[in-house]
Amino acid sequence: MTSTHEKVSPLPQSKAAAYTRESAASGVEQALKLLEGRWKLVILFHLFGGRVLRFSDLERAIPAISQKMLAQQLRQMEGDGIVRRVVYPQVPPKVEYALTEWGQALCPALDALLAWAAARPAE
Amino acid sequence: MTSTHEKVSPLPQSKAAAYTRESAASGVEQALKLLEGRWKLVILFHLFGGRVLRFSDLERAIPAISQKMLAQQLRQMEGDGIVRRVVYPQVPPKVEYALTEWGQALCPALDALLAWAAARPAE
DNA sequence: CGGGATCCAAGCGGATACTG
DNA sequence: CAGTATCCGCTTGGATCCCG
Repeated sequence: MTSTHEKVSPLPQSKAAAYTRESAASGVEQALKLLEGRWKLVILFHLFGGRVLRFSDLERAIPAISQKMLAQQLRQMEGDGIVRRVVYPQVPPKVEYALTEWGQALCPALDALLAWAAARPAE
Repeated sequence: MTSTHEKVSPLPQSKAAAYTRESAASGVEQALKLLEGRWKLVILFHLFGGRVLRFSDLERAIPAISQKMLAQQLRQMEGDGIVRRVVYPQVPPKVEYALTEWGQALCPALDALLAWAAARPAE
């Protein structure tokens, strides 16, 4: 199954239904864990659209971030397969960052989240 | 605009483009903040499909959670307009939890996230 | 230029005990 | 039954300094 819109069973006597809920929850949890981190979304949005940026470009684009955080978040996203890192063996060093195809594929999902947030009723 | 799939400007000289990226990032960030918390997604998935559960039902459904955390996360989601809380003035007390319409509307967005996670290439 | 190493403060979440 | 109150450890993230 790929949908979370499962029919509600009036009496959830089915273990399969419970398993479905748990696995869906943990699946989304794993996805969100990849996006956790104070700066990942900001970085992500700067790289969307196929943009390729150097480390210093990102520093300039996100003035509030520290070098440590920028490096750390980029490393994690690289390890997670969201970001591709290209090192040019030259001096002074030059490193470029871009999204992988899978990273780009996050766009529709974040769009859906954005749409949901926009639909928030007034309180 | 509602889409994050904006065309990449070869030279991002447009301030509008930058503003778009920033606001989209912060929009999604705000959405994700509502879902942050160790147990919110688990609770959410137990309430999806229009299920109505009592406090003790949720405790039984999520054995690993503590009372403090269950109450806290439910309060936050109630305050955020995701969960509706109904108190029956009787003794012993009875409190039921269900998703608001807006809470239910999270389903497609989480589906998209789930689909994205499932599309992760093998490493 | 593009980091790594270290130290430190704040906040999140867990365990336990108590209550209307 | 459905919480609240308190304490406490661990993780996250910021500041600073150093390096190839």
